[in-house]
Amino acid sequence: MLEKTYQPAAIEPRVDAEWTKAEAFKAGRPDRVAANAETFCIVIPPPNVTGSLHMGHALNNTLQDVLCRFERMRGKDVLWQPGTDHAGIATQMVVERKLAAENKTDRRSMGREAFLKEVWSWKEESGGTIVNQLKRLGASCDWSRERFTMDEGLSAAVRKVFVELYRAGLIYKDKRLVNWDPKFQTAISDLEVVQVEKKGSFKWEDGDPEKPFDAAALSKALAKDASGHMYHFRYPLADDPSRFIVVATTRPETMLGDSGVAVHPEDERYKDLVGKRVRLPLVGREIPIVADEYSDPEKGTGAVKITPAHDFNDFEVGKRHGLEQINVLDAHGRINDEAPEAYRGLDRFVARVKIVSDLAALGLLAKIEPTTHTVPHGDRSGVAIEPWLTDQWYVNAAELAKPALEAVRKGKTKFVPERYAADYFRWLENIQPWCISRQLWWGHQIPAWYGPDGKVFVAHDEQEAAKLAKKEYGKSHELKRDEDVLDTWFSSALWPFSTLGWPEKTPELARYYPTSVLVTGFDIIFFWVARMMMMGVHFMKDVPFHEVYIHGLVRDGQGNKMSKTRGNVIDPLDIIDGIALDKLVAKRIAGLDKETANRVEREVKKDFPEGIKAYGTDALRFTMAAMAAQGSDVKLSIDRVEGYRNFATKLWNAARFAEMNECVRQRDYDPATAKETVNRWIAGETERTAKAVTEALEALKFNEAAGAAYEFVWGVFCDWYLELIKPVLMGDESAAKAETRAMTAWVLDQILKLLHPFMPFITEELWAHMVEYGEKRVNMLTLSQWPNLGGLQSAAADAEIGWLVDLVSEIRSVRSEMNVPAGAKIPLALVDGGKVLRDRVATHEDTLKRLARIDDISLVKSAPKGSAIVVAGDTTAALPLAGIIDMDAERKRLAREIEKAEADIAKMDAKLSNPSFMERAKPEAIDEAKERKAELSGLVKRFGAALKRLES
RNA sequence: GGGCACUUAGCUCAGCGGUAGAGCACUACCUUGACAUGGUAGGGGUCAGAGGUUCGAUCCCUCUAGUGCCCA
Repeated sequence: MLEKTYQPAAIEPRVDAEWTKAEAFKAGRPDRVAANAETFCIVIPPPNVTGSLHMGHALNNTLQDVLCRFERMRGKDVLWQPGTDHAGIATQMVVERKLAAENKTDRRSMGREAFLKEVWSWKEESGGTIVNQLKRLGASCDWSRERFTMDEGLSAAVRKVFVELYRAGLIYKDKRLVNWDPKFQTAISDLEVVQVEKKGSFKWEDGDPEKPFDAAALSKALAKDASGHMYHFRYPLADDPSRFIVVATTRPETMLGDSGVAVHPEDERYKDLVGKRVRLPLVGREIPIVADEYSDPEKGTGAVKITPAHDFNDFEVGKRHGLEQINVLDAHGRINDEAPEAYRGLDRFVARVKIVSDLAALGLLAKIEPTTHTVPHGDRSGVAIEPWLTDQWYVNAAELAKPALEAVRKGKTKFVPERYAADYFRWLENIQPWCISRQLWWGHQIPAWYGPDGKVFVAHDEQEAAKLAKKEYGKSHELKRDEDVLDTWFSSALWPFSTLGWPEKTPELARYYPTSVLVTGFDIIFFWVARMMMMGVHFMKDVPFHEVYIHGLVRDGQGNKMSKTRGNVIDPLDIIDGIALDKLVAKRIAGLDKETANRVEREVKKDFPEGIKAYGTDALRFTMAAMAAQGSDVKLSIDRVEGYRNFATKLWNAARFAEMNECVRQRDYDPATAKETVNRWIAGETERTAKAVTEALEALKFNEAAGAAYEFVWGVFCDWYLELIKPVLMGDESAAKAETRAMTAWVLDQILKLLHPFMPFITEELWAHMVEYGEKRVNMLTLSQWPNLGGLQSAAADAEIGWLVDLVSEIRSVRSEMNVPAGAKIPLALVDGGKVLRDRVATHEDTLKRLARIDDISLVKSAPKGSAIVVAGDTTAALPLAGIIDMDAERKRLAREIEKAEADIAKMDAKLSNPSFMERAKPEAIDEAKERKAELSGLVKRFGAALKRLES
């Protein structure tokens, strides 16, 4: 017998162990291969190996798992390919911090090889965290095929891709401006840069004797935030130091690297200055004034300083006019030796203040005004990035983008929701060269070797490079390998085929590529989806996936983004396992400053006075699925999770009821053979639900699928079917009872199947348990067959049960309204019915009595005096309650009902008497209006008669 | 500045060219032999505003206001 209450913590580990033992999620199961099953493949968006599970993962993986379990039950050979990525910067940081904490030598002192050893040992020890957490979610990945972007096979794929793209001219080395992260001392790609809006407050203008320039005040203002100001400098003309051209900049320190001043060619103010030179203050270099349309006459003074080595726009201007590229910063963002001695070694922001002050002292500072502008920051380091001139490796993404764009245009890959394709197009159509080299140690080291003269040899390995070098030089030379590694996303871009074994020609590759659907968030379309498309189409000559399902963000119950500093992060595992208030507080305030910590603590205590209860994995998963409407974010509130935990409890208790009533599975039971109306009805309802869930999942409408299953289980099966059959189950042994037991067991089986993708643990547990006394199962639920039902619907049964449900509901409603005590049993008189009514009453007498709390049913010609009147469909029923109920209240109620119905009739009449409606409306709309009117008229007639009787 | 969404019950959200729905919250009643993590009944919405298309608009179109996201 099932336990009295549903205890997720007790069943989840057990069920998980069963799946593992059965190797239920292994791809290529012999039975499926033998049956020539269609394949279904999803590659997991590889979580960062340093990561731990957050709500985004919970949503993302729940949806993938729903699809995988659904398709597996539909008989497909499913491969859900798991793995993690090596997360270059993040991992290197974690390990460096760990070394520092353990007081070990730092990365540079221990050297590359020793450091990498440390990283690998960290990975062995801590890299499995997130994988284990995904297992707790019930993710039905084929864990035997878990991959890692740095493992041997994937590294081979990376090398091959690099070499081939290089040889095809699609990867090249170039000296360009990159986004340089001075904190990590590496280049990063455009996508890893976030624009942060800055707004200053410091204001100063030359010429006011009352307000001399105050370097200390500026220094203080900039210490808070170095950005947010526009500085106007006077650059003296070289041949006439009494004349100036005023330039405006938000980055004063870069003036040390200025190699020109640009004005708009049409700008009258400066026409005579074009071609002249200015003498760069503090530096003394003479630089030209050039005419270039980049300069906006409307903005600032209309003259801009040009620093080709430190600004992307200036770089282009410089190229057009042959201006010098003067790099004045080092890798840490300090002023280098190209600059005058006074500034060398100063941090860029320290230099900023000094340069402004020095210019002020020279009378060359015209003004400082607060401005609002965006400043690029590294998304991981959080520091302002520097456009910096270095040698880096690039992918010619524009070229690879062409076929990738074509594939989506032709519909070979579809985005769901469709509108995300627009983002994909927009980005790929304007794509810049992709900078793939990173100045890190952790990652795929670039397979390029340099000869003594600096000539580069790109090869799969050192031997091949040596061979190439020998051919080039005529003899062997020692080669030096490029120190840099590749962007992590470079290896992630290969994920859909590298995980399947490419570049080897594996059977998996042939069998599962292209994959079926990719499930991911919109923030990753550029980073990952577009790049997988490019690489997949180029190397596999086919798209990596047929569909891309883009889901939203998980937010808190109020719609705020979950963030550490906001203190509103909910750990999925805390919803599953529960967490006490003090622990929750501790978790949320860890690492916060005192003020924020206090605020967060107050909020947590208010929102979760008792911590979070343990709701179990199934409730969390169902919540995710039920709330994952296409194109919208998931606002996760604990109330909602609790509601779905209650749903799981409901299911549990329904199963318990079935078990108590010996509703056991019959071998090969065919629901089409059911004789009892109620059983034919529930079989039809089951079929309808199975179809609705199936169609919704096929269309990736997770919320609709979950909603259809929920409504059926609770609103139809529990609320009505189980209640309707109680009299039969309580009655004597009979054919009807046997049939009802078999049907109940059968419906419950269908329910377990339909819910399994959403709630795998409780359903698998009940599946195993429900046959304690019945036919043994052939398979675990997860490997059983998805309901594929047909021919079970019966219009007659639907009508009859519909009538019963209506009648019961109406009687209950009137009872409640007339304040008949809930426990009181009252008589029921059915008015003026024909044979159909008599038959129905005979069939459902017990049920009717039980559900409507009726003690006697009679058939009468007309309603007894002093009755309350109930109308359900064609049936008029009277509750003879003279003396019990307030006749005045009944009169009012009837009048109200009539009024309501008449208002609706008027609406229908308005339609039906409108010639345009009759002429142009769809026939169904006209029929509907007519039917509705007839129905309402019947209601009015019967209530009217009842009212008359009361009044007489 | 450009683009894309969104605005529906107290809250969080579905939905849809023709009787406005769910969960939670709320009110009343009910410990009836699956379930109080429950049952029964109920209250609550000029579907952001203004125009237009249509026989008919919460739904389609335009504009306005507000909100969010992406890009520059």
